[in-house]
Amino acid sequence: MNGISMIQLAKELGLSVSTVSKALGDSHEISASTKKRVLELAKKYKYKPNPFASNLRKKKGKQIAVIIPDIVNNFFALAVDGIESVTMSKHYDTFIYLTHENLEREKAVLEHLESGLISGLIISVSTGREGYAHFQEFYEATKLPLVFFDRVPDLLQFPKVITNNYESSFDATVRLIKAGSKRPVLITTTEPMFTSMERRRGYQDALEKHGIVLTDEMIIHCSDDMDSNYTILRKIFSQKKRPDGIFASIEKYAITSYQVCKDLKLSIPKDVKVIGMTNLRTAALLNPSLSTLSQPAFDMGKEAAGLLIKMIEKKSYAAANDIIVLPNELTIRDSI
Amino acid sequence: MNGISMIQLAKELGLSVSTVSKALGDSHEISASTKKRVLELAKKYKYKPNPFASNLRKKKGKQIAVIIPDIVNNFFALAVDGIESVTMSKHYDTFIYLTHENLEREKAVLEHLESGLISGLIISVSTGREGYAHFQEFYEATKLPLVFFDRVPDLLQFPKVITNNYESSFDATVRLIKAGSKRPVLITTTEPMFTSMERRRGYQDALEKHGIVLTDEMIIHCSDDMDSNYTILRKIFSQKKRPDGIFASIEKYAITSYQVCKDLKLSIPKDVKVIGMTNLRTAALLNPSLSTLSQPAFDMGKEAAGLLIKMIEKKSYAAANDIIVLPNELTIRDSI
DNA sequence: GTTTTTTCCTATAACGTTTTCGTAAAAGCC
DNA sequence: GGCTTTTACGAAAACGTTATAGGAAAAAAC
Repeated sequence: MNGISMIQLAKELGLSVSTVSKALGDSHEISASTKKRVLELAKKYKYKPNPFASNLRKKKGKQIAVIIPDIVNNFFALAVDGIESVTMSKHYDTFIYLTHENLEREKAVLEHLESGLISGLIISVSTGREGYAHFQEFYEATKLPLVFFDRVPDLLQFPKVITNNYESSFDATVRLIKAGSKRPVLITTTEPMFTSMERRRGYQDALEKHGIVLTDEMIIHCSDDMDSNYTILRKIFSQKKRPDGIFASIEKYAITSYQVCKDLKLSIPKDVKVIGMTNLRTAALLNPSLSTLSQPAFDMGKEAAGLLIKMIEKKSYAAANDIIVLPNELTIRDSI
Repeated sequence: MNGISMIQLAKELGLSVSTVSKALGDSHEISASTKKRVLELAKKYKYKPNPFASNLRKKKGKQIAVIIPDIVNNFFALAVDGIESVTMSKHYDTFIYLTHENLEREKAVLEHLESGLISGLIISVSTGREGYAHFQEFYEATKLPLVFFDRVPDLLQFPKVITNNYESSFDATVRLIKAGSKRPVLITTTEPMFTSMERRRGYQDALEKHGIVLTDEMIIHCSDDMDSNYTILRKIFSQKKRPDGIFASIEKYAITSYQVCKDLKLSIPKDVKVIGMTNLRTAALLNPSLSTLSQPAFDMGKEAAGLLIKMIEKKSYAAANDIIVLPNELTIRDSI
């Protein structure tokens, strides 16, 4: 705003604007001596190219956006940290948009971004499998590269960064069973997301392999509303024939599970064994320490951002169905 | 990018570009009927103004930046949530930059933003009191509004959103003493930040008021490195004459304190009473549940963003020394 | 019926870059 | 020395807006 422009640089140097522009861009058309003169004056005046002018002319910029459901969640916070570590080093600017699991908000953000403000997009979707059209539309309208991570639209052909949800959920469930749980339940979302489906498959197959019959009540659906989740879980665990194991497939469900057990005076792991899918730093400090299946959140963000920037810069044409799979990590503590 | 431009709209409508621009801007110079025609066609083609062109011409845009030390920290995550809730509703875009407590990185971001990419800035500083010059320089160079929150540069005249650190730290310390701690220590940062100084003052005055003599060892300095913090604390609590109370003035220090006590088999609250300054959602689920002094993080973000946007839109010229003080909340649980 | 005002629109010049094209001068070639 | 090629720069257009100034037609005022 207050800064100096190329025009003023050119004037002071007795050069044309185009020469200055090329010099700053290190073009081969400009002699070494002129480049030096230009660079020096630019430095002296702390010249910074106006990004709007530059983006307008080049029809693209070094800005990307991240759309996630929630930042107050260690997983997404870590993912953003990973993303930012890459964008920072590649000199990109990162917009952040939070959908709070709200499909309308997600749509609104996407529509807003059709203006061309950004050159690429990283998303973790906020809803179930029915709501994917807006991503496709965004892509058709803008042809911008977009990368999904964790919560990905399985039905669409886009680059994705995910984890081995099926295998690791299978393993986690097996550990619950081996620890003595006869009837472990799965706590999952109402929204049919890809990640949840995969985790559920892993859970189911583990039960089946160990000869445990899956009944409807064993899959507990929770929402984004902590209070109603508490009510649901409390009711279930107040029953006489209550579950003796929990695989909480979402961070906040693990917390609520603990709360319910605490309030109902159910002993973990004696009465109920718990494994939570979470990246909580305090997992080891909970009472008792929580066994976790944690996601490589930071690395997922890093991979996603790396992939996106590669696509933007067309250094490598990432295949539309490029899928990076990272492993989850199972940490057994005192809760099973 | 792929979208339609004003020029094409104008052509199809048989109008001039300026007319279309004014119609879209709801100018009084344009008749209602023309406005209607323009709006309709714009809607039909999903016209979105090119933000670069618009920003370039207007010399400002609807983008702001948030610079914070760390997103993997409930406090800052909540603050960003609060900020985003405002920017979203006011149709601003929010850049995010993480400094990881690194002064050089903070300076680099600020310098980068001097390009004029944004119209305003929200910051929580990453360092001590000696490193404030770059903020002043940024302001001189850009004259952009900036708002600080929580970790504010007390020596500079800028709008700030803070909490009653002194009073609430005083209260927290008093609670520790009343709970029976004869020699409560303060765990604080090595960096002399404003917030820490205030908390320390509160701690000191509480001791003094209760006739407890403050010695140097009672103020424990920790850094951003979890491992070295662990070592420091473990050493102190292994001593024979170890402290019997902790006021952890930073979230991560509370966690490390718990870890150390657990590993040293010190009972909380019998051997050591703890109050942590934190926004951890899991505080109540820790072993034992942690008494916390928590900050109104979300609201701080909201206030900061509200203030910033007001300044940007000049609806009210926020005074340079506008300071909003929100109260911290003390929640006593089983750790004291 | 003339003048003044209002209404509604257009032409044009910005905003600060990048890029394409053109062209002198210098260098290379025989 | 005449020719081509290369080097190093400049002029001008373009990117898609917004703001300023101006002007024709319609309405209002006398």
